[in-house]
Amino acid sequence: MSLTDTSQHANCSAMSDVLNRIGDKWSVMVVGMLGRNGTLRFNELKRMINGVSQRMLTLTLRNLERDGLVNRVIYPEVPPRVEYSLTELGKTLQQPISALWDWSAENHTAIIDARTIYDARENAIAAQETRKIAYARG
Amino acid sequence: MSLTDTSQHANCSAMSDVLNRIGDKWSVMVVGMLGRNGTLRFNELKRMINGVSQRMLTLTLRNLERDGLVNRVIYPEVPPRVEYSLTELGKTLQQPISALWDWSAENHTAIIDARTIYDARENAIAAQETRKIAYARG
DNA sequence: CTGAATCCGGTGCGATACTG
DNA sequence: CAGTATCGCACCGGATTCAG
Repeated sequence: MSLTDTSQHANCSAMSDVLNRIGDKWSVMVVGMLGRNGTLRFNELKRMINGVSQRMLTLTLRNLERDGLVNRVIYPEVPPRVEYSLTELGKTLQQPISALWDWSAENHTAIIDARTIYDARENAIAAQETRKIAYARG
Repeated sequence: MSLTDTSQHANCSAMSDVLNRIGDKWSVMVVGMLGRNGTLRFNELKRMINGVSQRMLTLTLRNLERDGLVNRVIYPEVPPRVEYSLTELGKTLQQPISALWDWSAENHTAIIDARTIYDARENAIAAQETRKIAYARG
């Protein structure tokens, strides 16, 4: 399979595989944060990423490390200190992530609006159906 | 909140919200497919996207339609025909998605390799621990 | 401070069958 | 062809506790 072959139904398996990791929202967050700030400690990340639990942050970081996207450096001090940063591979991912990030920021409100309109129409249809049923019952 | 403020810990809520939709791997797949092929029918999408179940494709398409990213056109024929395509908003998303797609294709093997190395090292450490325990037991 | 381990409720998602 | 409905379970993810 050519590396540049992204035409047609392309490398679905590759996409699936990669998206299972980087499509996860915490992973995107972590890469985004590390990309902006360079090097961060565990609790710095936890404070920055709103709503992430300790467990999820740990798991996310492990998986990113396993995939070669994040460096994990342990300093044998007391109290312990662990610093995370992007690997070279991770840095290349930061470009696409950043694009996605910016798109989200720009189009967030548009999506909210679309949802509102869609839901309103759905409700209108539902109400109409209810009326039909009431009519059929006489 | 400024729409262009993506600095620091930025719009986490917006990111969470948007990523819950477009960070989903099936959504990425669908947008990617529709972006490349323009207009597709339900079963065309299903055939192209490897591994997606009927249920998931339906839900994904509904959500994308609700978020204003995908058009859904029903032709009152028999047998029924439903065609999906990207909205203008959806087309703007295709850029970032495409970047992610290309990155996946380029770096898929690197990730696989990283995993292999990581797992090998993990196994080595686990084996070492086992030996230590056996030694401690005398 | 940085984790690992355990418990456990909610639900995402696949499989299957049915409808228009 | 293009869905909807239902069931069942695996797994995600939060809360809590313990460890180095």
